[in-house]
Amino acid sequence: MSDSLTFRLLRYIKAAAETLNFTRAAEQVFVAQSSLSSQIGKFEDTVELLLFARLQNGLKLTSAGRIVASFAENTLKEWDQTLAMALAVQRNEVPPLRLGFSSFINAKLLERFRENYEGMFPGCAIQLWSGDPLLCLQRLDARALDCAIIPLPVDATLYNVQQIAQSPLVVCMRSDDVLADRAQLDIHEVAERITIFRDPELHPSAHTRLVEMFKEVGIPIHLACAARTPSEIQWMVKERYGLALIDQLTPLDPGLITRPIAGVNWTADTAFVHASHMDHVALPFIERFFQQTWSASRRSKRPSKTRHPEQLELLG
Amino acid sequence: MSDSLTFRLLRYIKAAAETLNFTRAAEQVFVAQSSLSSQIGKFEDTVELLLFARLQNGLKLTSAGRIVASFAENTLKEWDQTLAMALAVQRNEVPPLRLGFSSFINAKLLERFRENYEGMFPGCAIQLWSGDPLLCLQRLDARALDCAIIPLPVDATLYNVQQIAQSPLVVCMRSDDVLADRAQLDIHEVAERITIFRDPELHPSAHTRLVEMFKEVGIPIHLACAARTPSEIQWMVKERYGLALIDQLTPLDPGLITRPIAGVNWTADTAFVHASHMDHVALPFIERFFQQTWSASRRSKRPSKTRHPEQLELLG
DNA sequence: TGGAGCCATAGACAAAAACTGTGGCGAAAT
DNA sequence: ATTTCGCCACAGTTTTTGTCTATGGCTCCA
Repeated sequence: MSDSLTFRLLRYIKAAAETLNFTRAAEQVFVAQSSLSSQIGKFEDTVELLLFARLQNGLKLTSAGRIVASFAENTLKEWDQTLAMALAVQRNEVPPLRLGFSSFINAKLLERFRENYEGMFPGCAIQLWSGDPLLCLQRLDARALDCAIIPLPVDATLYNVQQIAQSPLVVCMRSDDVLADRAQLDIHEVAERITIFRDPELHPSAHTRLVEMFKEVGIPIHLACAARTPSEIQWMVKERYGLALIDQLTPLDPGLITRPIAGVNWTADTAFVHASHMDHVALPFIERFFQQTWSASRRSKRPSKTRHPEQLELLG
Repeated sequence: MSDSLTFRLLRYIKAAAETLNFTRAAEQVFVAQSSLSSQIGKFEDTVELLLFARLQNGLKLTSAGRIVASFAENTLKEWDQTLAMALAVQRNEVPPLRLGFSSFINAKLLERFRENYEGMFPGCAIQLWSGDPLLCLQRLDARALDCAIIPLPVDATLYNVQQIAQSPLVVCMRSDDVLADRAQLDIHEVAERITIFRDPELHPSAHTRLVEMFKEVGIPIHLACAARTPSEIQWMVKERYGLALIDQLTPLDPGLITRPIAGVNWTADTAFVHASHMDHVALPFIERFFQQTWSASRRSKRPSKTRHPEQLELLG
């Protein structure tokens, strides 16, 4: 049963597991040694679980104790976060979530995120900060943003990165292009016509990766036009400056079409990113939310190979 | 502070949040209405948090209350799982984890899994059941297995599926092959020589996907040799029956080499799978473990594009 | 207007947890 | 060998907390 368990007791267990010394653990939680001792003892009796082996040379965590202690630590941490968030929500003191995003991510992702955030924390504002990925990361560093949704790759040693979407890259062309009647294209036949790219300085590491991807298929990248927004890219395509690689899910201007590329499996990956300081009260929740929904969406939709990002759902 | 919070109280809150009626909630947890009422009231006072709005037409969860209630539900569930596991561990009654695996997955994955499992639950046995993916799934259905590590794709509507590894597919050839001096191959120049495949009936859906992948690059698949194990595949290659696609991380027999394929990004994906009944006490923990390590491994190693599966680590 | 349903409060009682003090036991020191 | 110290367990007492019954107020509905 879940009774006979107190959060106070969890703190006792945590302290005892850390110090392996009831006396010092008792000091740490500001009670008499006998209290802590007897509480843990009584708990062990009632659930018939030996957490600590009392040996001649001191205490030792049993295997069961390790399991329970890690539960204790976890739960206490989560409760702190929960209480902080609940208080902030109640007092209407949740700071606006300053969310950076690149214009190259799928707008539906943002929409979904907004809905879910609103559902979880009604009345809590989101401040949207458009900006290219590099700028987003710099702002995260400067604590001018709490988190961001941007295309991968992102250096995961410097930020907390969580992939939240993936969709194929396709070739964007005019609907009167000579290749328009082809259902799909070979990368070799279109590669040299792909000349429109995101401005490399908007996301240097993504561009580097793109260069690598082209190198892997044995084609040097030919950057002739650098665009700073998806609509600029489409405009350039329409104006016959060349072809472009875009996320399959990008809404298309009239007069443009996309064609998949046979023989490659290039994808546009999107991630939720935040700095490790975890400034915003809601971040732990958002993080858990994405962890769960991300695996949940895989779970509910894997049979068909292409994963669509609009699969995020609110989880209880 | 975390005091003033009891697991008993969590059950009260959960019941009240579910019924939105203190009287019925009290019945549900077998206490007098006044107890539940005053406990929740006192808690609200001490943490200065209003969980329930007492309106004329009944109770309503506040936003803060929703947050706390979902924490309560979660935590109670996790505690049940934790207690069950700790008890089982202590009594040495953890049933052996019957783990199915395909011989086509990377052995290091199993090794790591074993280490981590042993680390978390010392002395708890793992029973390995080699078997092709289809057999594993059938055994999951029949409850003859608790879980399995097998190649994707797996129908995620029928099983809990969690991807745990991904690595590129490469072409396996003799080291004296005419293509051996090439650093990488174009899929079109080798496709017709790739004639050695896993026996389709070992994993029908994977084979179907392979057929699709070939179709996408405009090449009909040419299955001439069906192997049931990776070593059979390598033996066939050595005996000049053709080339084969294998996981980049497969250990190679002497005399064989592998070459990456330019122009495609085919991967071998591996997943942890279990049926939804969740029979084994350890499954919730393993699931959380993979959730965390999977995102953790992404986190610690994203810069280079190829993800290696040997990144699983034990998390506190 | 009376009854039913719901929640809050008060007072009595029971249970649980805290504290102080003490004793035992092994390890290190004399 | 004996003392001392650190650590844990146990006993007795006090304080705190939780639960129960009983009751009162409020709203809704017949």
